[in-house]
Amino acid sequence: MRATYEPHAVETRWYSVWEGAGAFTPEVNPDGRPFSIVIPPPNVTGSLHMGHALDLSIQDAIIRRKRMQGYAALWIPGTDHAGIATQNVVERELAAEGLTRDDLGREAFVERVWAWKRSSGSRITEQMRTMGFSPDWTRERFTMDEGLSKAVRKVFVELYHQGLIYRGNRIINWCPRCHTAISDIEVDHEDEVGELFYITYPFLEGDGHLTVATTRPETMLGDTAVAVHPDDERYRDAIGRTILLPLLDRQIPVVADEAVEMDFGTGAVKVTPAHDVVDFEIGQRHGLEALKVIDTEARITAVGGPFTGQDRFEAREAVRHELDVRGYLEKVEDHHHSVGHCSRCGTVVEPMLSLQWFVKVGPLTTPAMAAITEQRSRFVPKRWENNYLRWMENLRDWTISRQLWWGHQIPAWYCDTCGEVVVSMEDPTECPRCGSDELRRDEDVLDTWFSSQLWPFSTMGWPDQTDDLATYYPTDVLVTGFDIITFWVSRMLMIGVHFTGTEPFADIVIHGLIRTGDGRKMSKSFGNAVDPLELVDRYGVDPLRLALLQGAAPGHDIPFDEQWVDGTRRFGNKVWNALRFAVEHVGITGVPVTGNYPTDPGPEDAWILSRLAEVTVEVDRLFDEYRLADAYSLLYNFAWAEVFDWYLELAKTPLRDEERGEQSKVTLGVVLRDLLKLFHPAIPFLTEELWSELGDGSLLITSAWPEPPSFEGPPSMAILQDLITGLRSFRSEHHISPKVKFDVILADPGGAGADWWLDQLSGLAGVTIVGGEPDPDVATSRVVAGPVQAFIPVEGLVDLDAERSRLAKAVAATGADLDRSQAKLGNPNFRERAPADVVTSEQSKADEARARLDKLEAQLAELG
RNA sequence: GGGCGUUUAGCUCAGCUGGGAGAGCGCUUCCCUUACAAGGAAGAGGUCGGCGGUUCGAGCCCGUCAACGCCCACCA
Repeated sequence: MRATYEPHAVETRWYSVWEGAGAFTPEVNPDGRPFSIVIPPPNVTGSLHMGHALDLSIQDAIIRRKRMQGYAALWIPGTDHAGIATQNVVERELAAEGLTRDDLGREAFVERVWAWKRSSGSRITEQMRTMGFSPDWTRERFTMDEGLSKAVRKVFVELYHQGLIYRGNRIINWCPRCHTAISDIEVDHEDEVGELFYITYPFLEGDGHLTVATTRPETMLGDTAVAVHPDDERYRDAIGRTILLPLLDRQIPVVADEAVEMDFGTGAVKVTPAHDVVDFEIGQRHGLEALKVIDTEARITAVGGPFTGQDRFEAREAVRHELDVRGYLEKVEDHHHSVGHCSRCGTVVEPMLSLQWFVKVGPLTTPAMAAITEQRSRFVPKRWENNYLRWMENLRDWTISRQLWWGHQIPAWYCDTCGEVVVSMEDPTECPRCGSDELRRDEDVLDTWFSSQLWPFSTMGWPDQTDDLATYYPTDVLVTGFDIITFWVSRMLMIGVHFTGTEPFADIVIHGLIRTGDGRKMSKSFGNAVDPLELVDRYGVDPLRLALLQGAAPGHDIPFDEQWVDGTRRFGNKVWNALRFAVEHVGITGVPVTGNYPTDPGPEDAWILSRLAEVTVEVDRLFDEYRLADAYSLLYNFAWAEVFDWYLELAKTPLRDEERGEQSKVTLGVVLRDLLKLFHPAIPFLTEELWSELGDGSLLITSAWPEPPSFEGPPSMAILQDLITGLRSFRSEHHISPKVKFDVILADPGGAGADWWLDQLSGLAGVTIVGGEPDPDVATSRVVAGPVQAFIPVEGLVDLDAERSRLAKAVAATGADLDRSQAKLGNPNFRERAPADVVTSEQSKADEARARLDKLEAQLAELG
């Protein structure tokens, strides 16, 4: 073995060994109960970022443990075709060649994207292999695979025939840069300081005017009414009158509508039905014309008269100027409001009346909400359930058509002869109504999330009734970030319940976002994103994975700091050296992969075995609650503080003893083996490598999860540890060199000091234990642990003044303890109302403090 | 405008159903002791955000205020 842990040296060879052994397929445990997870499919254009690294480290830890527990554990990997994102990537490539997608035409362009996918689309899956993740690659899927496309088509066709998908003219969010409609949740609202314009709208006949307030004066070019609230006394007489729209001289009515807020602005609002949701609804109620005044390029249409052809922001300034010059602009105020931006490219979205396809979500939300309220699916942490439910309650219909080329083309055909719309599983060749063969297919593709929402079952072969579907669906747990609860989780629940009759997953584990050490959001555009692969280069895969898992407190964002990885790398080195000690210096090899717990362990061995059993139970509990950060923090501390710092030192004595050594060898072997197993889901490479040095040749990845039997450690262990620590502390405070052994006389009324115990005490504390009673004529100090006192003759060993002050501090502290206990016990209410066992334990605390105080005071008196 | 979360050691966070505050990192001192100096040993450091309440007893339960963060939202 190398003298130090070098992550890269151990992270190169195991992956192919595991994959070669078929360890990632559930068939490795043919008799196991099924357990399944589907990966949240990353964008095929993506490269692995810290969020993926965290998300996948959690899933890999879960799946590896389940595999070790004997489950037929399936983790399905794959990627998402990511409509807009991927199309943008390829279009940028084309732009570099001076081409646009129109130059190629649809068919050639789509073929070009496929070519890109074939050549570059496996980047992220390669990175997943580097990270050691263990999904079943034989079941890898892509959202545009043939099978998944069939699932998409079936869902679309059935929803259409159920009336849950419809095509209609509605206000949608339009991105003028991406040239497509986007759904509500693809719009990011950002608070901005804009301007509120107060504009005079004169009545056509007679004097007077109304003043309307708007943040978007350019949209007045599309106004077809002014609305006021029916109860608004100020405008009672205006209702029904006609306004002459400034600049265009269009005649528009004043209508009364309850959607108007009397308190905002002037209480009179201009109505632009084609470019605002509320205005559209007002327009519907009052039969107003919806004039499209902004086109798909965000330019003013012919409706805008003299402003035609101007960009919307240009037009805003031009309209403002014109209004001002002509005396229609009363005033302009600063105004804080939120503005919608395309989440993909940041462009300000344009609300626009447009003919699009929608999913009618209302009927789907009820069962999807029941899935949560009736706890057939559970969010972890629980508080996300409220978030989800509230969001579902207010859900509006989902715009699913996209004016893109890359994606699942909508299976709808239009008959130009008779106007029939055909939506079917098979491509139609003629119109079923009029027989015309002049059918035109809808040009649009579906929102990427339309196919992702089918992922838990489409990856398993649905709609075909496959074995995988029967065995592994529904899945057991979904692990993802809260940022895609709305995009993905909620939709999987809706569509999963609707089409399969069951919730697609039982537990939904939500983790936080990775942030930078100072709490800022990590993002490429800020230039503060940490590349996990770069950290892997510098520290190794396992250290990164363990750092992420330990940092991922459930439900909190993770302020990631590179120092964490440095810490876990040092831990790896510690584990490495502990194993090296066992193998090279103690000669422990050939440890069986299971069992082999000692039959007659020595006291030190029994102690560490008892701790191992306790810790394993606790780790299992935490794991089952998805508290992986707590599980690995516990293991980390157990391994370092108890196994390495205490047990390894304690074991050195019996290991040198021919008679006792055998049991300690066995103990050390199984404790280290079980530690490797417990850590394997988090740090698979290091543990597999070390196991190959220690164990019997089988692979750790397919070995059984540890279930150590319970042992009982000696009660005197705690006293021993306290005494050793006390004596070391005494040594440190008096600056006694570690090389100096000093004498200790023990008063041990309880008889804790068996031979092994005395050996350990003298060895680990560096003292010589002298028999007999302390000589009353010699000044001594004491270190006390429970019932045992260690008397230390201090002549010539320590500075007496320093010892007096040390004792005085101890007396003060113990005295304070005693006072607190006595005050409590002196309170009659406490004695009467507190449970008996609490009172008893308080009493014994007081007694102990009293005894300790007596000893300390006596000793202080002796020193004079 | 509505909702949620957070506030504990210098930093990042644990603290389960209320019964004498913990970890990691950082810091101080000593030590190259034959697994490991990428280490060991011993330490310092906290009126648990403020105020009020419930209770024999509150970091934990209730109320309120404050600061910070996040999500949602059709007041133009």
